[in-house]
Amino acid sequence: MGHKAHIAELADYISANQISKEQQLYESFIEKDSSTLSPPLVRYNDVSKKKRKPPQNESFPMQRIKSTPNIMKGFGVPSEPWNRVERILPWRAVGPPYFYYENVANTPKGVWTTISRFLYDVQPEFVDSISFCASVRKRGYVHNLPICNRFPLLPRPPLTIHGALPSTESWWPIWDPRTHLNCILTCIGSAKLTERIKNALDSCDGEPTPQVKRYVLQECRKWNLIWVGKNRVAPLEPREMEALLGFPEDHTRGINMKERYKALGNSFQVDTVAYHLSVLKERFPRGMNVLSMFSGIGGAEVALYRLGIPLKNVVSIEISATSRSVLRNWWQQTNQRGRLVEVGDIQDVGPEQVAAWLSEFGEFDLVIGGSPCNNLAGGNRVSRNGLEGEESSLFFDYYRILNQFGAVDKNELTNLTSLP
DNA sequence: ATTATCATGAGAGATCTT
DNA sequence: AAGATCTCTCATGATAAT
Repeated sequence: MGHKAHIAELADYISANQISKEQQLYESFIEKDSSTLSPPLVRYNDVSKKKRKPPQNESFPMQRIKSTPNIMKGFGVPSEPWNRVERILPWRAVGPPYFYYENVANTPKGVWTTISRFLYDVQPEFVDSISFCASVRKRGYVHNLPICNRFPLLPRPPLTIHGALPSTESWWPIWDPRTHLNCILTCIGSAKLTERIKNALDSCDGEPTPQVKRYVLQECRKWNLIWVGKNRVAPLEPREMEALLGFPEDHTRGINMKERYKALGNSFQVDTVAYHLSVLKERFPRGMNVLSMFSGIGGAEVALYRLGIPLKNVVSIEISATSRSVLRNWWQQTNQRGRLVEVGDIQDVGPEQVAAWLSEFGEFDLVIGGSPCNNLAGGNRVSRNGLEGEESSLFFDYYRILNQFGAVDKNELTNLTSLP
C-alpha cells in the first residue's frame, strides 16, 4: 500500500473510532508499516513532541514521522492502554533472559542513543510516573518485555496531591494551583526556608500580595513543598515519599535521614515498573531468578513481590551498605522463601562469578537495573558529563554482565552476518 | 563526628508572544 | 514560523551549626 493511501485509510479509521490521530499513527506504524518505516515511533534522545534536528552520524536509520504520540506515555499507560500494540524487537534482543534498564529521560544529547545501541538497538520507552502516582518522574526504560496485556498494581495510587496527602487539603491555599508534585529528588528544602516562607505570609494580613504569592509558589515548586499548616509549608517526609514511590510504609526505616532521602530520590517508582513487569506474571507462575543490578532499596524486588511473582533466587548488586540493609530487612520482613545473594561492587563481578551463579541457580529469568544518573541528571551543576562520567559509566557494567547471558554479542553478530 | 544549610547554572522542553 | 520567556531537573561540595 502506498503511504498516502495508508494515511487516508487511517483518517477514516480514526474518525470512525474516535481515537487520537497520534495513537493511531503510532499503532499503524507498529502493526502495519514496520517494514517500510523502520524503526517506527521513538526517535532516540528525543522526548519532546516537537520536531528537532535528527541526530547526526547515527548508524541506524531515523524515520521522521509527521506526528508523534505523547512520547512520555511509552507503549501505553493504564489510563490509555494501547494493548493491541505489539512491537518488533531486534532478533538479538530477544531473551532469555528478559532485561529491563532504567534511567532519567532527560539526559545530555546522544546518551539514550548510546544506551539503546548497546542494548541491542531496543528503542527506549519514555514514561512519566505522573500516570501512576501524584508525582512527576520522567524516565526512560529499555527492555525486551512483551507489551501486551499489561496490568497495573492494585490498589491504584491516588493521582492528585490531595488524594495522596489528604491532610494537606485543608491548608492548601486557593492560589496554589498545583495538583501534582514535582520529581522526588535526593535533597529536600531546609527548615529555614519554610520559616522564611511563613514569615513572608504572616507579614500579610489576609490575602498575600502578588509578590509574596509569586515568591512562595516559586519556592514550593522548586523544593516540592506541601502545605501542612496555616502559612506553613514543609518538604515531603520519607514515609510520604515511600507511599508516592509505591513502597510499603517505613520501607527505609532504620537508616539516617540523609541516606534515606538520597536512597528514595534515586529509586524506581514501583507502580510504573510493576506495570511493565506485569506481563511476567503469567509466564513465571512458579517464580523467577532475578539478577538485580544497582538494586538500591529494592524497587524491582518490591514490584515483583507486589505483582505476586515469587522470587526464587535474587542476586542483588548494590554498592551502598545502608541500601543493602533496607532490601535485606524487607526480604526478611516479607518472609521471602527464596534466597537473597548480596554483592557490593558491580565491578568485582567477573565472568567466573556469573558462571558460578548460573551453575548454582540455573538461568536468570530477569536482569534488571537502573544505572547511576549522577552524571546525566539535570540538577547536577558539577559533573553532568554524560554516560562516560564517573558514576554513570557503570552503565557499561550493566551491559557487560547482561551480555554474558543469552543475548548475542555484537562482534559475534558481525562475524555471523558477514559470512557468505 | 554528624547534620543542616546554602550556593552553585546549564540545558532542554513547554508555553506564550509576536 | 520564529523568538522570548517560563519551567523543571534520580546533584555536588563547601561551610556553618549541632
